[in-house]
Amino acid sequence: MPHSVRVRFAPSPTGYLHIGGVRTALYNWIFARQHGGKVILRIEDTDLERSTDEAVGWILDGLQWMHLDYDEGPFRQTERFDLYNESIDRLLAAGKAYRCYCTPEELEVRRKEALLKGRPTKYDGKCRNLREGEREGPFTIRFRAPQTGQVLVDDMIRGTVIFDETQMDDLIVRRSDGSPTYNLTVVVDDALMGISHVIRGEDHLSNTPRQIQLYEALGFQVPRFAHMALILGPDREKLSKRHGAASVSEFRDMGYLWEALVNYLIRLGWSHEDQEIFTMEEILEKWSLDDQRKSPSVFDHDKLEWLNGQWMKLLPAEEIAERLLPFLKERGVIEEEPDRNWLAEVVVSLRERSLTLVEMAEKAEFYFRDLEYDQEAAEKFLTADAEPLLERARGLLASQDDFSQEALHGALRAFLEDEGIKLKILAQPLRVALTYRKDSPGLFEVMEVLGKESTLERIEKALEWIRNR
RNA sequence: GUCCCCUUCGUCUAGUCAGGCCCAGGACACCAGCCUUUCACGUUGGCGACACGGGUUCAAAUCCCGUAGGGGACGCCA
Repeated sequence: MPHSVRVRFAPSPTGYLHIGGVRTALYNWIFARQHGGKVILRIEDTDLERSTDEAVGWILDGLQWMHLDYDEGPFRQTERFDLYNESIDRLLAAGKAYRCYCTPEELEVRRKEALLKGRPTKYDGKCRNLREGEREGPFTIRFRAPQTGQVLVDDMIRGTVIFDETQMDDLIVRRSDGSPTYNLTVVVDDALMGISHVIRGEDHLSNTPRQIQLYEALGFQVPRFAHMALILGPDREKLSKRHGAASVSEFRDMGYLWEALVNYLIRLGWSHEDQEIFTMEEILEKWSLDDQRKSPSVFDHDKLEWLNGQWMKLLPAEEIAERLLPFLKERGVIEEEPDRNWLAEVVVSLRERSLTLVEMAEKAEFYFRDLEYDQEAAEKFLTADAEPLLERARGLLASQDDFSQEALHGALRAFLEDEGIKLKILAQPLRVALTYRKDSPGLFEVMEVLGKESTLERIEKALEWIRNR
């Protein structure tokens, strides 16, 4: 049976793109790419109250930023109501579904009662065997769920999971307003779109037996399922907004690289030897759904940050420079486009000490404009004692033609040796003069990137400051 | 409450299917040393876990039984 692999990502556009959502998308995408299959994007917007076009935009942006493309779609379920209705009518005609006149209020009362008495909270079947015209009013359509056997879910991650049909509920498949509901639309779409593998979060595991019943009632072929363990917050509950950042856009805005996020996400529940850093190519080569752990994992910001720091050093400086640009603009550090080659030099000097693009943009600020001296740094290092030394260093630098860091290092070293002074003594005042801070990239690097003119200007300015203090 | 899933350092994980190589390995975080012009990076070392209780076995993190804990689902949401 050489059927092709077809997977789907099926978010509902009711809010931001959750980090768990992109992980699902990521797994599906990798699985498809590994098997030469297709990725279908389907927007599950049957909840007319909560779905918004804005949220659709966020989803599309998020996927694009994560470099997860798709082959078909996006399809919208609201444009496919005819298909769902046809299936519902088929169920009705076959006696596999029936009208239910129970109101939400009635159901709520009975549900609470069942909960109180410790009984399963499923529908009690009141309208299951109604005679024609026995009840009146608005009605929903319920699926007549088989009640006597078992449903086996053959899950690629969790093995075979058995559910008793006595536990199965008569699901509502059509609301009283005529719109179809989730469990029906998923089944119809997955079947009609030829989805071969359904890879989704574990929160859907208990829906799976109901969906299998529907597949069978409709005569559809049941796809393979894989339910991945959820991502938890520090309190071990499903990760959500109240745990802090939970949407892709937030991570993007915090200055994370998509490569790092992908890398982090793939290491949740999976590993390969002692390797921590994975490129997408390596992931495609090494990752397998079969190795996926069953237990949920807690989201660890510290580790993501560390990984991001690694990726900051791994990617070409020109690439980082490109991605740094919006953060520099956002901070108001630059208005015009800086020279790319020069920006790349800035990046090289900062990448060892920046975990995120935001941090890098902050640290880069002194390269672009004059700043106030860090108060503590100025008090400690821009002192009367330091003035003569700084003055002589300025003279030396002024006569220096080669401003490469190697040349600068050599020249300054020789000078200090003559004077019998340790580099340490000059370095800090000079650092504060050039960067306005007490911590910075290496001095000689800074001077090279800054260039002769700015370097001398800044030392001049610092000397003036000392004289005026 | 009912059903289902899960359980190795604080966290992510290796080892569990094929018991001995594991008085449990790696990574993040934390602490200390080294490197060093600052901050970092890097590097070396330290701290730190088989949820618990029974069994089976010469031998159990690994197999069996039980208990406890955590999570998810129970909607005219998806």
